[in-house]
Amino acid sequence: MARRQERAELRQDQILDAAEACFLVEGFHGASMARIATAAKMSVGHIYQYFGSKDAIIIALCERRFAGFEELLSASGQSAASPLSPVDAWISQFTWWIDPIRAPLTLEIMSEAGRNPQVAKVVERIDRRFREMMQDNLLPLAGPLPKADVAHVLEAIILLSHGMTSRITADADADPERIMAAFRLAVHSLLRDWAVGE
Amino acid sequence: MARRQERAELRQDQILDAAEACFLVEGFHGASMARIATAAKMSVGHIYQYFGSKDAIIIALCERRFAGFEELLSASGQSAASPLSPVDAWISQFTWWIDPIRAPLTLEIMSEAGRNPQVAKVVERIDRRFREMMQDNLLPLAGPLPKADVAHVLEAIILLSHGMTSRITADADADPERIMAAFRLAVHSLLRDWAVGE
DNA sequence: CAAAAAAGAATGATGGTTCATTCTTTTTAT
DNA sequence: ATAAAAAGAATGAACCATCATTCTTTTTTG
Repeated sequence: MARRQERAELRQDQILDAAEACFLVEGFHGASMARIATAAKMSVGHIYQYFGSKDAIIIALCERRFAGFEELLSASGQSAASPLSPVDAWISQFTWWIDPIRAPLTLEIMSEAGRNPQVAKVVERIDRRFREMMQDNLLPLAGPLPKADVAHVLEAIILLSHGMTSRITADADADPERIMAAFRLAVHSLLRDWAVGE
Repeated sequence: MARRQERAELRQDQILDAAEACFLVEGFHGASMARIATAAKMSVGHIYQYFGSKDAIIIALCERRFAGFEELLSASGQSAASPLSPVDAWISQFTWWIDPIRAPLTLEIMSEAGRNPQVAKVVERIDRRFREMMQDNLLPLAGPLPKADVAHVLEAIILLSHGMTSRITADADADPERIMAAFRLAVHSLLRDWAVGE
């Protein structure tokens, strides 16, 4: 009984892993169920036992992607002892965000959100969480900011994160280190925290 | 003879306009040639007289999109008299970039660039032009920057622009004004130019 | 009346989805 | 505990719509 549940979850992950790999290479609409099935080492029909449609797979994948990011966000509350300054420790979490294996799908999700309201919902939720978390965990680390600027500063950091996904995806030669450095500089500058260690 | 040429160009634009409208709604791979033909008010077969393949249309559209941006970049050299500060005048050009009609396709292009090397080429070219132009036209407007930071500042501004397309596309409720304000604040802050007029 | 422009009907491949069917595992009855 | 019965997991071929592309035919134009 619990055995069944366990197996079902295994299969679902199997499908999502395969779909993720296919979507990464071909995009949501370029990948076919047949190829996803092959990648998942199971039959096409069987996939439909776990997901009602290809769209449902896309949604589930979006959720899973951002579940990973939410975990990161939650963990950022209690940062362990680090050789970095608190702000830099916070910033360095974004290596997750710009992982070249992760970025293309994230970008695909953003693009899809423009047409698919269900995907837009998921994106909207994570955007809200992201803002809340910055409010709670990042702003206290920074110097005092003009009250009127706070919202804009948070928005700008969000823009920067999305920009990172875009650049990492679109430019194969983009250097993640270089991009993280630019991000770091921009965040420090937005927080008016000029003690940027080099 | 020149009549023919003229007509051909008209037809090509007609096709690109139609394709743009379709891609905006359905994405590159969601849109079909049949629907593009309908939108262009011509037959499917006829389209193939002007573009060898659907992919060729995608490429041509990418080129045309960025041709518009390059024009903008070139024009930014000689800015007319403006009530805004020079930096703000420069920034305000980016309303082009975040036009909600334009942004989704731009984002789709970035996503596609991750898989289609031809598209990546176009993106890479415009990225280079963008950097050059900032070097020439934006930096002189700013205060003196630490030499080591210059590259990072430019990179950060690029991240911000791409982030804007992403946000505008993915979040239907995103307020362009608000996003531009965040961009403005971030650019001023990166240029260490604190005279932000409100 | 040619020659280019345009239309639109084939074409064959491929799309997502469904379905009848066969294995495999679990439950029930003895 | 073992055999029969029921349920669930898994398959892959069949479905029909649609895809990008090509071919043939008609219309327009110079």
